[in-house]
Amino acid sequence: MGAVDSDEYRELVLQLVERIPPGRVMTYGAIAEYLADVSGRCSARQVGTIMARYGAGVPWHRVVNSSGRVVPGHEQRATERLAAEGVPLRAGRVIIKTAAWYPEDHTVGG
DNA sequence: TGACTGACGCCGG
DNA sequence: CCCGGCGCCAGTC
Repeated sequence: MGAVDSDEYRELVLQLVERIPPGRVMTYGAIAEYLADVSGRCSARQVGTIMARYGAGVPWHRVVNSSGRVVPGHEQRATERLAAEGVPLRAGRVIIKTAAWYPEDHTVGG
């Protein structure tokens, strides 16, 4: 499949975030990069916007920026949950090199 | 149309 | 490590 509609792209993002296993995290950029492979698009900003608007129903706390910063406006919440899952933290930030996760499949449906 | 706005990312100071 | 600037893209005014 090539390009997707915004609505579908939104679903792809949410579905991928749901697949992030506990104790692991993904960056906005990594999500965009992965989806670029399956949908032909790439934009960390778009991922951030989608998470801000529709991320309430998924493990949003497992999504952080490339610096390991947790979701702004929910630092307490996110850090709390991440710590409970065993995500390595350093000064309130996620240690990406250790906690970063990336899907091994090349399909999303499943 | 064109300007403004973000749950981003990389670089330089 | 923090801050500012620029590029990026889709949505909104």
